[in-house]
Amino acid sequence: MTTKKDENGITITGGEYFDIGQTLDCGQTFRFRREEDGSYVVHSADKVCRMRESGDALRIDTSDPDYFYRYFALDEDYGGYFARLSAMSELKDACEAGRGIRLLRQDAFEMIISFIISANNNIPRIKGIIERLCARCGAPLDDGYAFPTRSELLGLTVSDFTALGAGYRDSYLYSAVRTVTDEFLEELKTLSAQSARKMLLTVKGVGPKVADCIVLFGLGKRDSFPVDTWMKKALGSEELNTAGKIHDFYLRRYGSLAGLAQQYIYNYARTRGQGSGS
DNA sequence: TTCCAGGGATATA
DNA sequence: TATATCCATGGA
Repeated sequence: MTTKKDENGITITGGEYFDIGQTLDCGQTFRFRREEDGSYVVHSADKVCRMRESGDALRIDTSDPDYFYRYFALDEDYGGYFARLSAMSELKDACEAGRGIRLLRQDAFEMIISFIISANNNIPRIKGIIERLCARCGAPLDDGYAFPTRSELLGLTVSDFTALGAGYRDSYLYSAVRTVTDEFLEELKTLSAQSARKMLLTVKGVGPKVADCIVLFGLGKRDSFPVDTWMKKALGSEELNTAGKIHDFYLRRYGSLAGLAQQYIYNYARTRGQGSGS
């Protein structure tokens, strides 16, 4: 894969291990939309880009190419990761089905708020709540809105979160906005995956699964293995009969590639029987 | 009508 | 430490 940065974006060729749809649609981000012409608009924090596939090339238009170069992890060798994981027989099918998935490097604060909303919820509804939250108090961009900053969210009451459709997570969000200070975030970013997980568990509304997602998608630590209902369905067994046991077993098994393995498995479990492979 | 969704907080033993 | 119950909401 070759990438060329210019003033107005990035051009990628030979992106066998970069499928826009697979990468955006596997539940790690909720702020994107697919246009009728097949292009995508992606938001992250206060940034926005537009993406389009044309022939063998993939073009990302944005006023901040450096941000999205990092966001899509374009310096990482996903072919190498893929080779290591698909060599494990139990992962082969899931890898092939999710060949174009990349783990995004997203904003930590946005991930904390977003994944608190995600708990016991479904993706379409999560997207709606986040969209309304951004429209309510995020800065307007030339296309859509920025994700709200902490100080913007400090202006919301519990019932404001309720009105946005957050359900019983309203009070979790209200509390989390007050717990996750700039100092909290700064310290969080210096920690290992395991220590960061522990620190995140002190935030109201953040349990083991949500903490794992924040560590994986928001802190860029790939030795993390979120276990949700889909993962339980895919990996549960007589012995591994709780989320905690599944988490511990597979985190150890896949080590530094656990997060990517998890995405392959999650994608495979969710899309199986729907013919959405490459 | 009931079940389910990228679960977590709380009470109880 | 481990398990049971409750929690808003909307689509299937």
